[in-house]
Amino acid sequence: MKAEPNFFDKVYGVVKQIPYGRVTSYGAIARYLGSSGSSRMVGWALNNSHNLEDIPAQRVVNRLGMLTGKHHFGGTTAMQQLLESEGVEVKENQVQNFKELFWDPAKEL
DNA sequence: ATTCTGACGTGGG
DNA sequence: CCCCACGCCAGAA
Repeated sequence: MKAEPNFFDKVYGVVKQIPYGRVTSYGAIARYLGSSGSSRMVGWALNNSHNLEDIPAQRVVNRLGMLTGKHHFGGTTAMQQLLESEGVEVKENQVQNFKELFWDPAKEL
């Protein structure tokens, strides 16, 4: 088996590298991987990340900073609680200061 | 095998 | 400024 980094694995790698108290968007990751149009696959990959605990998927939101995937955290405000626990202000399922907290892998990496 | 949906994003009207 | 439609790829019915 080749240790070839697949799209999904790449997503995990990037998400795991997201610094504390920082957030990023699906499109940013997809773009970093070279598949700017496949932003959906990023979400799909995060969905698979449910098996992994090293994937801070709560730091990954859509381009609007909205916690679109909070329903997948198995709870209601679980995702928001996690983000707020890191110092990320969340209001109405939306990340406040998203622009400042935004961590672009293509730019930071 | 076909069809639809899904943690998105961008563009056009 | 708001709403609609399309594109992406993969998995499930």
